[in-house]
Amino acid sequence: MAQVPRKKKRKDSALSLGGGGPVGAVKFGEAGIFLVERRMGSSRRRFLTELARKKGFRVEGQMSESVTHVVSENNSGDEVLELLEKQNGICGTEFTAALVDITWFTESMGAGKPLQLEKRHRLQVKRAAAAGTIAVPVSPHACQRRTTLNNRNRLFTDALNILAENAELSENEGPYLAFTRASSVLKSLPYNVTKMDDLKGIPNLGDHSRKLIEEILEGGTCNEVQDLIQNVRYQTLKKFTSIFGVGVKTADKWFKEGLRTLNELRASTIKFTKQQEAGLLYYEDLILPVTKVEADLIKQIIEEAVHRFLPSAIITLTGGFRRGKEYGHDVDFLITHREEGREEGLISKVISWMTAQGIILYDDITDNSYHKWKYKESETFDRFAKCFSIFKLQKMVHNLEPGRTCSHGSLAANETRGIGLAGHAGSPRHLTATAAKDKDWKAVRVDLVVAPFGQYAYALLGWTGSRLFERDLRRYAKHFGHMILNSHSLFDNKQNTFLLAATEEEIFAHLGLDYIPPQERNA
DNA sequence: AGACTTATT
DNA sequence: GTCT
DNA sequence: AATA
Ligand SMILES: Nc1nc2c(ncn2[C@H]2C[C@H](O)[C@@H](COP(=O)(O)OP(=O)(O)OP(=O)(O)O)O2)c(=O)[nH]1
Ligand SMILES: [Mg+2]
Ligand SMILES: [Mg+2]
Repeated sequence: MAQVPRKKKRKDSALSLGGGGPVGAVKFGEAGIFLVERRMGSSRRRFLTELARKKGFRVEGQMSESVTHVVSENNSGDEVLELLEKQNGICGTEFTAALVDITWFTESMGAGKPLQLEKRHRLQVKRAAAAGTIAVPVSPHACQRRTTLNNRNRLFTDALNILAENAELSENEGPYLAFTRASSVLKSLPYNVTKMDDLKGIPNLGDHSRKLIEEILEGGTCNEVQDLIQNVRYQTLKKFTSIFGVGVKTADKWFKEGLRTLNELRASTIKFTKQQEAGLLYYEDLILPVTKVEADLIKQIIEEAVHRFLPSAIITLTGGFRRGKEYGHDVDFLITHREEGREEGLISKVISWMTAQGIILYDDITDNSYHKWKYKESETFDRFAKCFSIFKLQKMVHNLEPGRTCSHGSLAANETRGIGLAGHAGSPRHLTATAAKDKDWKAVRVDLVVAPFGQYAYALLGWTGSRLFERDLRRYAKHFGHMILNSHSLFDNKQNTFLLAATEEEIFAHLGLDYIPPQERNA
């Protein structure tokens, strides 16, 4: 239970367990057990290892010739073979140990002795390597696939995304998720789909999605999609929900009231939230893609502001930009500090200072310093603070005249204060601020998250995305690991412990997953 | 037939 | 809508 | 009901 969060060289090839050889009295020496960590998780593997050794079993930390039973959980025989070959240079043909399922292990534990192997315990190895191309298995979980930005099936994924979007706008959460997963699995394929046969064995593609793909393969388009993008309700809800602060329910409500355009909204007597007012006020800027260059500029500004209060704070670009995207709908940052506690109250100071500089157009801070829990004797466990904001980014001047540059240090403390419009009392008609021709700045959505150092890895994993990748990490954790993952911790329901992690790699290991780098999380 | 991510305001 |  |  007391895992050390120490800075460590964790290139441990997943097949070596610390602690050297077997300990305690070995009662059943003839049976040598090796536990495969993949999909089992390092924590559960440690737990099972101890349990077995206590009962007198011989559990090896490394694969060797004295191993007779290779035990794995949720892996196919082929997968286990491939892993052993890759990590230990063992060739499948010279392999004598039995590949068995975790059920053999648990039943043997229950019996207190190694049980006779039955057929149902053995993992099936196909290893046919059929003529031509071998069918490499594709996981239904995005967190077990590598998804780069090189999408070789855009035609299909774009179409599926339209169906997903429409389902979401119609409040059909199930179909939304199904079409999103279907689209995502195609993004992860390393080849172009050119015939229905290319989809053999690919998960998350049911009758509906396959019909759509077939139709596009035949004629380049899909009727259902063509109809949708012409549909006024779809177009209007899409437009309304693109406003910051407007979700499906509100958009639908406005549509039912007969509203169709942004100007009709602006001219209406609708009571907007502060968020929606800001969303409408800066709409034309906020729908423009944010570039990586702009993200890096904002990073420098944030760093300057944060370092005024905490010089050794660490600021990391997260979200889509960390995954290698060139454009984003906003810029996401994670802030932390090596000395636990020093980051407390940071966000409000930083936002206050930047507001005084006139570069914050809107902010919504969620400060979480009160809620504290105890989770293992004498250690407190507090949570992050976060902030949704709208940033006022000065436009870059390429023609640098000495007198009048726009470096972020010099800030045009203009009219806009807080949530601009507070001053425009009585006239909520002017919900447009981004129309002026001589405007020398751009409104940009910026998200800030502050995490204590001990939760940095979880926060980094949680805020790097993509959204589907996060959902599938959590779904996988619950379903296969009996664990609960959120953006500050991983809780093991079996042992009732929080699993510590100093790096993202360690979290994947806890979950029993192969590590997927940020650039391959674009699910 | 039921699940489908988990959290905050 | 797709999977278990 | 909105946001991440
Ligand atoms: N757990 C969880 N995390 C989310 C959810 N939505 C977003 N996140 C996390 C993962 C995202 O990468 C990260 C930032 O969200 P964004 O909305 O900014 O998306 P992202 O940066 O990936 O793309 P974009 O800004 O649109 O270019 O926050 C969600 O519904 N659940
Ligand atoms: Mg983002
Ligand atoms: Mg964001």
